[in-house]
Amino acid sequence: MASTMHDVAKLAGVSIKTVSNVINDYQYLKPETRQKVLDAIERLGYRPNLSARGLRSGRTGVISLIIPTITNAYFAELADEVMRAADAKGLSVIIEQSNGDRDRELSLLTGPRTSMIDGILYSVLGLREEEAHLLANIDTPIVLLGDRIFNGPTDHVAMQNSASTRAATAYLLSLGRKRVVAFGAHSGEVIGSAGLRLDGYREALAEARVAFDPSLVIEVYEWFRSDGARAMRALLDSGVAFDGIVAFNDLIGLGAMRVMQEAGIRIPEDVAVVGFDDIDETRYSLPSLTTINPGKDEIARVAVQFLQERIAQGAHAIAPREYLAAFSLVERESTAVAS
Amino acid sequence: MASTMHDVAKLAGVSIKTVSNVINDYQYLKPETRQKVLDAIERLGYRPNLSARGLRSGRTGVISLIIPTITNAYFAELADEVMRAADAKGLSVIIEQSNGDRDRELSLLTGPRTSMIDGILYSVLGLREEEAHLLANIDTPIVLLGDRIFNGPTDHVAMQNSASTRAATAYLLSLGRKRVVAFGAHSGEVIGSAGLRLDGYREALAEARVAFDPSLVIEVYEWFRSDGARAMRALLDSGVAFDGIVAFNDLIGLGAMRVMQEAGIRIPEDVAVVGFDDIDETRYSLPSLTTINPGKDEIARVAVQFLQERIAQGAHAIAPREYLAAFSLVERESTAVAS
DNA sequence: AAGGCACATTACAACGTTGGAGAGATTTCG
DNA sequence: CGAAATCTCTCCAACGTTGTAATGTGCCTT
Repeated sequence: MASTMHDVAKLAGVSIKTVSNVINDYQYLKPETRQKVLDAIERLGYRPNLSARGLRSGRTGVISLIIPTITNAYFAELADEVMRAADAKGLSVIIEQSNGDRDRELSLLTGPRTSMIDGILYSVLGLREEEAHLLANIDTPIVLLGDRIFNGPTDHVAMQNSASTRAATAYLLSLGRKRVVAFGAHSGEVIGSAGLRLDGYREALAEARVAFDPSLVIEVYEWFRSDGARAMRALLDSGVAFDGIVAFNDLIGLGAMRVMQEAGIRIPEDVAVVGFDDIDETRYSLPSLTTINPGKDEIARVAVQFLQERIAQGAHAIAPREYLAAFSLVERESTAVAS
Repeated sequence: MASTMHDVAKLAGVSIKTVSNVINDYQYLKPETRQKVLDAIERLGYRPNLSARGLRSGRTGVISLIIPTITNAYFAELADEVMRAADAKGLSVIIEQSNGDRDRELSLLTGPRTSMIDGILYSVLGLREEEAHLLANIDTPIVLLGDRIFNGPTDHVAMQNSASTRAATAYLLSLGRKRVVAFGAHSGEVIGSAGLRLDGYREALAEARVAFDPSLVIEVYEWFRSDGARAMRALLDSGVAFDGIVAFNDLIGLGAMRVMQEAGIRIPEDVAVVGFDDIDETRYSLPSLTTINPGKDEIARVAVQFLQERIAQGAHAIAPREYLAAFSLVERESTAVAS
């Protein structure tokens, strides 16, 4: 069926190893020989068998990306950036959905499929920080993403959760908002996106000498639209007054906006809203949503780069690195100053 | 490093082939032997090397999914369904983004990476129907998705574009709407999502004996939110009157809604809107968007099933099949009858 | 008691590639 | 001008698995 190196070698009149050398850009090759081989490859439509290469060399050119779910726009956009960055380096990406389930995450990190994978970009959700040592025993190169595990046994690329949420909060305060809601907290969480973002919120308050009011911290456990909508309904029912919202992701912010608008609350006049993630949709919601751009593209680029270095040098050959991407506040209508 | 079958065989005191037999559920095995091997596997943490298996058996357990872009919610949700369906059958999925570029699609179908893939789910966008014969020469099993190529040389799983758009249009007419816009046409396109949906629109008009008005057919070439917004701005500027919209996908429908609302048009009172795709977001937009659920889950399930059969029996061993998934109209606020 | 059959396991080769080592050929340079 | 260095290519083995075929067992039949 498909032609092999043997066929190419025979047609070009060289040894099979020379064909291999041409393909792998070995430096000592007569241009003439190289051309003969190239012609034969072209003529036969030869394509290397990656399984064989993988078996022999131990490299498959495939990395996997473990994320909670691709249907969340943030992760879809992250996956997009990762695939672009990987493609630029000739790597393929297998996406694995974990649903944030700890056991599933672990089995994806160690399961049979890892044998056809050079490395893993692991967006941590289920695994706890105190379990991070489990990663030290895995001999597949791993780069961690997300906000659950810092200073683990391998590279970690993340966004600046505290600093950016602090900037978002400070921005609302600077607009004269007095009662800003932290929308999306997970009670008791210290680390993790929710915990870190809440830190940033509190820092901004402290800096502005605004008293912290626990009734303005709203729990939203899952971060989908419907969860934001539900939490906002409860908040409105509770009668707590507020004039600004820092939503810990765009989706719950959008869900909350929707409920507020149904209740006749004007945005931004009555309540100004800032989201987090800068997903595409925030540009087209009504009103468009001011949000934090956390630097997905940079995260993807750096993570793939780190992973590639780790693949080249060995899973544990490089001391763990921490990298925080640059963020920016994208101002849109949901916080527009009245004109 | 990682243990191999040899290690397992040695520990269990059997031949390497017996280990292989255990793993592949060979029928003639003493329960006792099987258990010994299983114990050894457990103890060594043995995991089969998929590259070696792929090389020897010709199967890797990986399929690829070619889609235009994962950042489009429809494709993200489709990919999600495909990964679930594949996972249930022990298959991994490599996602490849084509951006709808014909040449890139072709190179993904034939490139080197196909050697590590058992089959391809190909969501056609760039390739033209008259080029479908090109697929006949590819020896990787392929199942086609989408609305560009019908009756091609291999299986095709699609949604009922005409019938469902016809139902959506008929529904708006049944609500008493007189001037329904077909929003998202591609002029000159006969086949393809836009062409087929326009057919359905015209059929519904004919059936209801409503005259076709070309000024109500609006071109929207790309189908992202911003394109819908732009097209709606142009439509409003043109002064053409309308009281209903059948948007050819949800995103342009949402973009259009947003522009209408800015212009003070009430939905559904002034204009009723139906979308297409039933992406998650339509549940949470303001107003929530009535839409066509095209049966993504069924499409994914059937497509994976077809592909698996084709992998088992040979790329061209099965006569091409056409499968159309069931659709449904999901009624939400954007067409709610005033109460 | 010998042949037949189902069961249980094994030996060996092969999948297509690359790493390592080395054999010729050619060039460089003291 | 000869030895060393550089270049070009080839041979062989090995990666870890599975397909094929063969070799044993034991039990049932006649």
